[in-house]
Amino acid sequence: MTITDVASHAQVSTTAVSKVLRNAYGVSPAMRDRVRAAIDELGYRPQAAARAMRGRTFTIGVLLPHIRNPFFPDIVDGMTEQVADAGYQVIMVQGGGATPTAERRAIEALVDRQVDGILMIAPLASRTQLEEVAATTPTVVLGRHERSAVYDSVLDDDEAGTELAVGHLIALGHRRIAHIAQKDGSRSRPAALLHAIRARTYERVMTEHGLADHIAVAATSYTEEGGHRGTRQLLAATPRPTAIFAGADMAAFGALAALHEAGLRVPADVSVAGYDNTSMAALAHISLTSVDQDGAIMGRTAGRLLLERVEGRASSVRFVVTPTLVPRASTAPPP
Amino acid sequence: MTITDVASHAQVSTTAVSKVLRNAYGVSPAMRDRVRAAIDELGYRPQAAARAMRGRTFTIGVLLPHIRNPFFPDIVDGMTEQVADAGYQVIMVQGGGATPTAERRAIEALVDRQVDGILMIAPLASRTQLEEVAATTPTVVLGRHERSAVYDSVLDDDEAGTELAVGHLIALGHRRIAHIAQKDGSRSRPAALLHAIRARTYERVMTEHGLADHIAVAATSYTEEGGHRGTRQLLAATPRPTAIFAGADMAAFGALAALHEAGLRVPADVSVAGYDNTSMAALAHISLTSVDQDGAIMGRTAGRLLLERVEGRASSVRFVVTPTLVPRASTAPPP
DNA sequence: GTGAAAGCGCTAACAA
DNA sequence: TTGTTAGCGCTTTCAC
Repeated sequence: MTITDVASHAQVSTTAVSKVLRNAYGVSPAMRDRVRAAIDELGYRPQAAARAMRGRTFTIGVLLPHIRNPFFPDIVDGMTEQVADAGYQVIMVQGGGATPTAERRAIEALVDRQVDGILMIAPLASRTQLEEVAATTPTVVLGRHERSAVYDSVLDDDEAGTELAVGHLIALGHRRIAHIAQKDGSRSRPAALLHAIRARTYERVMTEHGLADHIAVAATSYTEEGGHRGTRQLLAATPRPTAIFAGADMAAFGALAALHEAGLRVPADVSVAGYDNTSMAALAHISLTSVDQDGAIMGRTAGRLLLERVEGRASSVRFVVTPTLVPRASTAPPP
Repeated sequence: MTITDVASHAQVSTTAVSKVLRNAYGVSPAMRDRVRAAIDELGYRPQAAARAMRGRTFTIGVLLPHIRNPFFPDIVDGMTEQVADAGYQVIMVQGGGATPTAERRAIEALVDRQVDGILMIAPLASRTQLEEVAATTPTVVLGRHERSAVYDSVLDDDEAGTELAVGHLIALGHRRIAHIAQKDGSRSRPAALLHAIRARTYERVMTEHGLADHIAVAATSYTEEGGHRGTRQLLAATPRPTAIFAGADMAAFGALAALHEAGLRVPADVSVAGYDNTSMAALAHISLTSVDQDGAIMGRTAGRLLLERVEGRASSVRFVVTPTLVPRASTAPPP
């Protein structure tokens, strides 16, 4: 079933069929109807590979660090909603967590498949690497703060979010507030990554409140396991912290588990705050104080920006969402 | 940067380069080294689209209902681990939950992109539709119980798992045990889907224990929202159930939230059991009794089966994993 | 508005 | 073992 079959069935040229498929300029309504009818009758579907050889693939690639974080679906769904109407299909690849090599392979896989646009969620690669990709493929980077003239940026104001969370704990009366951060495996160590911003802002806010001596960071990862491991490290200190600000809800969940194992009550003994306000955080049994950022809007915006770039926009755009604090039962005044 | 560039740089034919790329038979070691060197020097990467026109894409497509269920990553990671060494890239598409049209589009997207193999996780499509796809593309279906001569099946013994969960609740002394099921949007309603099996087995076990009068099923969906809504429905009955068996952990989480809102304690007033034993279930604050199925093994097996099919196997294979019960604090004797 | 024909980058017959 | 060459199914000039 090829474009030639459709053409001969409709008694027209392949050019005509191709134009109808792409809604291109220069087809009479009569021609269009005839071709459409033939397509439906034969159940024809264009092969993406053949299209890719000359034109578009109508595919948007999304690079995710992994699919374990319940915050990512919000972004992906927003993106899908935005581009589906334009006939684009979203495909996802996993970057493999905190190893830059696995991530590079995943990005290359998308480039090799000639996707029309790429959304990278919190990529670890160096800015140079990202710009190399963006030079050939329309790219939106989500969750990094540096400015680029080559790709678009969609991000949360992580400084504001961190100020909200840490400020909330300080306002409750906490002084020994520890932080669980993500250690990036890259040697280039892009300081613009959201987890670096959150960690830096935590230290700044602590210092501004005269709490520099109480700064304690466990650099593990934004995963449940990372939160668990990080909390065990933090609890080894004497005196132990009275509050933990985890850079992501997933890590906060791990922290809750570790605290429970250590026989500590939340929030009576230790307060815990997270970031992302995932649906799990709202569960009554968890009731995690968290910083909310609107993933759906971020995804939709990223989709719109990609479509604009596919259509030819060359200037670069930066879109920032403002986070809010959602206080719940996991935070309270210190014992 | 094309295969021609590499060929001329290495002073050989494009055929030679192509053979080296595919590790095909009939290249001398000297030739191979020379081509490899040229490839590295030029940073050449083959275009998937051009390969797809003639041969393989080295791509495995995974169809997921969505990426919100923490059980799916286990499967996908197992699959990735298995096929990565053979040079295959895993791409994921979302089927769009419970609507068969969105799912069909997602499957078509994979077929259009000429992936070498497809793993479908709990697809809603009719068996006929699946077999049409499988006729052209090597296919493994995960989570459906019917037998097919055209595609391979990987599944959990959902009957055994359900017997474990419901049996556990009965052994604790419960009689009014309700169930949260998934309502499939398809008209063809494939009775072989895992959620249908779990619901049917629940009814069978209840009947076998003389509890047919206490059968109560809320057919919503295997999501947090579905569990929440289903539980509200179930609590409307008088007398209300003393235990809820949710067909998936995600739904159980929604049930926990709804019970909390209704002022009921778990497990003092109502016991809750789930299915999948996701990492969230193990969290101390949740401590959800759940049925464990080994997602990593299922994923790895699916990967192996796909590679075998790509290599030419035509007979069909069926792989069943045996679930186990993980009792936790969310289940206890009735009040 | 419509169609003929070239060519995208690969792979696989086939020839040497 | 190596190279020549004919396509795969589309899109896109460029005539008409």
